[in-house]
Amino acid sequence: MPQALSPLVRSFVAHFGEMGSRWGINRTVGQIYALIYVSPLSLNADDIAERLEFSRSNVSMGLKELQAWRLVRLRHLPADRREYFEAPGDAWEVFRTLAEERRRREIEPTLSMLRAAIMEEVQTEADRHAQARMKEMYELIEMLSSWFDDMQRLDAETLAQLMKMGAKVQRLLEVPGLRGKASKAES
Amino acid sequence: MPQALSPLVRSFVAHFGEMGSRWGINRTVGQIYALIYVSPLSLNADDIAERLEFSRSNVSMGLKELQAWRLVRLRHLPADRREYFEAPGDAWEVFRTLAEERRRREIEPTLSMLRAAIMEEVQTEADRHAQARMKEMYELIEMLSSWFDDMQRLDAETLAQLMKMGAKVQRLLEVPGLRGKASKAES
DNA sequence: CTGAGTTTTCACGAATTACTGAAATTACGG
DNA sequence: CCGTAATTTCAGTAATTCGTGAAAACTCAG
Repeated sequence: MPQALSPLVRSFVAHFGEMGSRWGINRTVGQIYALIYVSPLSLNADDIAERLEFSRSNVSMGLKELQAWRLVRLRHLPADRREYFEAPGDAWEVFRTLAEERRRREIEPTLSMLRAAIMEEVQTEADRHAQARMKEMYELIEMLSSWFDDMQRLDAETLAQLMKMGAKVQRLLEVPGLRGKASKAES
Repeated sequence: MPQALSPLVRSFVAHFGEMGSRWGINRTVGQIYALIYVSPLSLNADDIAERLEFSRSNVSMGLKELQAWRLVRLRHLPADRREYFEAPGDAWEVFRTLAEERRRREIEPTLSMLRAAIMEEVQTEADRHAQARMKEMYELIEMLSSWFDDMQRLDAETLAQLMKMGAKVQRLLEVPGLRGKASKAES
């Protein structure tokens, strides 16, 4: 049975294909992920190839990449030799995984490069200016990155609570004595 | 004078070219931005073409795109008909601009699509499951997005303060009575 | 207005990236 | 082990994206 996609799933898959390509992710890989994400049951590579009308080998490549991103998990069903795939976790976890991977692949290398550039001894005024700009960038990325690290350790519940407060957290900073209390609580 | 790039700037520019392509931004556009970002003086299109060894038309296209992203600002120097470009703002502002633009271009359309998908009346069990997953995703994106909106209104100073507290903000939630106080402060 | 200086557009070829089918490899039940 | 089912690799082609030069369009001083 040639398992056609419902219009609902079709449009979701198409959209994520487009978005994927804007994010440096290949369009077909985005579509494969989208399909797995909304599927109630885990899928094997042939299911995916059939429903998305991709070649079997394209699906194989895509799944490999999704596994490298840890966005997709491999399962084995009893009495079936084929490999089944599913998208683990809730939306939060997906977001975290994505952020973590991007950090590892893009942010960290950028920080190294900037660190090296800032350390360098330079002669010209232009280079000194460039270094100052790089330092600014380095410090921002470093700050965001370690903040994100911190946040990642909170559970979804707490995080949601903080987010829903939004800018109102700011008010807490104004309460006298509280910053000290928070600091004292450092682990 | 054929204004060669210093090794420092050259490696910065090269790195941002690579990063750009992972972010759906064309490599040359990334390089043009990087060059402008670290330059002490604003540059005209010929300066850029010369230093990066791109064709004049390629630079023109790149600058147009950077302007569309609001990452680069056009200036006019007295007694010079050419257009000069500079990267406005500090690293924070750059980050904000980038985030804002991406939200407008990618997040908003995704939210619309998800909203429409969730509203749809569906018949099958599979579609109902897909809708539930989409709803989860919608709610997360919505929450992150409006939280980010909130954060964007804070000044860099306050934001930096919050970030440096990191996970310790959490402790504030535990202080009895404070959440109420924060809520009361709602504008 | 005119025309030199400047920027933009656009069609084309170049380069890169994506996708496929066939062949090779791996995994596993018997 | 053997044989078959399943997966992966890979070389070639298709599709897309990129970058260029030539020409068009714009701009402004004189």
